[in-house]
Amino acid sequence: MPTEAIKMRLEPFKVACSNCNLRELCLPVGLTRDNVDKLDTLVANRRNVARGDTLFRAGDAFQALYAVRTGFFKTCVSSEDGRDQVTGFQMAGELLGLDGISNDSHSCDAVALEDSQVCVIPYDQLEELSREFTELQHQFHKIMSREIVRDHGVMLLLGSMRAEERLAAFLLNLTQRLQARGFSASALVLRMTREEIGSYLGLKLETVSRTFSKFQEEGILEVKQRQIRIVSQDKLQSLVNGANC
Amino acid sequence: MPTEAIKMRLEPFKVACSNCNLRELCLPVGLTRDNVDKLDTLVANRRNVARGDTLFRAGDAFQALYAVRTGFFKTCVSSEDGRDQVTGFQMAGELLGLDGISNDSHSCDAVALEDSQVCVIPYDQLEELSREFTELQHQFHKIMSREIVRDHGVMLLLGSMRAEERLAAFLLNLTQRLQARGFSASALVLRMTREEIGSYLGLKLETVSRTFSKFQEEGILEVKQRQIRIVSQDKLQSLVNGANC
DNA sequence: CGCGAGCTTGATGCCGATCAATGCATGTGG
DNA sequence: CCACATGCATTGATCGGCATCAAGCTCGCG
Repeated sequence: MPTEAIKMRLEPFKVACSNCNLRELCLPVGLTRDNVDKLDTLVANRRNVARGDTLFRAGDAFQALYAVRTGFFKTCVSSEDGRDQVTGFQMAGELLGLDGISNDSHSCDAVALEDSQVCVIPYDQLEELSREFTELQHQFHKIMSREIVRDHGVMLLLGSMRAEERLAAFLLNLTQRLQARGFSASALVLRMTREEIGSYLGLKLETVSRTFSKFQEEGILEVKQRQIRIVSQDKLQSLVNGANC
Repeated sequence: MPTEAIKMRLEPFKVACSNCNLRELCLPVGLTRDNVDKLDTLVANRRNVARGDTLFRAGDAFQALYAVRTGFFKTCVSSEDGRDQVTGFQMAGELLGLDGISNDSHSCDAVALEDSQVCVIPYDQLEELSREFTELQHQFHKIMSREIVRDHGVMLLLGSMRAEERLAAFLLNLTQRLQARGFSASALVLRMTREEIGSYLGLKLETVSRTFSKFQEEGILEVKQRQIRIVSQDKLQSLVNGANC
């Protein structure tokens, strides 16, 4: 498309959904090209977050949503008495900050697990734009709803699965999302510690470690610190399905 | 206001948010009177659901959201191998069906725990109307976001609390919501079985029962089957805060 | 009145938590 | 370049909370 080629040459580094390679995974999913162009008016700047830094914290005023462009995040909530719980891990193309809408303030922390970059999506502008065109509105609602469905899945996991099943489900979910981003379905590098995995899965870090070791002994995985290779996807899947019970 | 009085007399039984006593808790929260009138064009019919019946099931096509008008519901998801998990309990003024937006099909079952009535909110009309006026759009987004925040709270509970803390948190949450609806903060009748509570809290029904008994022995509650009286709200609260650890 | 669903209570066992020691990789300063 | 510190992971030993199995109990209802 010549006009686009020209545009690319003239504005080669413009921050824009229309020339982002994540547009098939991110907010613009399902939007027509014209509509993605409209989105560009909204998503005008990015923010870098170094490993270990927070994108936002519980209590911060809510102003924008963030789309992960590169890198990896965790979100965690904490109770008054200091316990905290990882509520999710977010990778490229996933949205952060939806919790903030309810109260005009965030209710969890978002921490970068590696040097990361996010697109800033000012929330009032998103509302405005999604009043103007249906597609965006609908897509946004789907993303929120998907988050609710995901959370219900985690509740099922936390409420009724045993350690092995939890870890298996976790790994399958991770690889599935990585695969959608063009990575291998069978080899991955964990971005989080055993403790963070444990917090997410409602287990202690020792249990996570032991379960990794067990999977290795059983020939399901190869584990070298954070390098994981899935040897038998089938066995992993059958653990989740409870086929062996 | 005379015009309204006339309206009431002419259409005394009209299904309408504007004359619903739940409008301070439900979708119309924060809307001006005029805007509530607009909502009335949308929420035009109700549906009765007998105790034990489902409002919708996982897999059903998604078409509408439902606002509980009277009664009590549970929602539950289930995994392939038959395990199921109660993901929430909904009472008057709360919205059901948000999970359906993500896929155009529901991902959980909604079951009435007593004879209930819901207002049917056709989803496409809700989207349309919320494009027309900001207030409704914003309110709807807040409701979805609130659901996400609630789910994160449940994840914290399931991931890191012990049985007593879970039950205490559950009771406090229930009474708080009942109180907002004008009921006593200290006496309640459970609408669900021990098994359903257990499923929600990630515990077995025996554990729920034992924990109720323990709370009774300790003078925190009076328990007579499903009749609960909270004797010491403070002790209950301190269990959740971990003040006794 | 008797049946059955739901609840309580007891006895036992197991899974995962806890406590503790060691190993391994990375980084830093002498 | 080595010595040492630090953060993370592994592995073992022990313990405890909750699940499980099993037996009665309660209450509403046909």
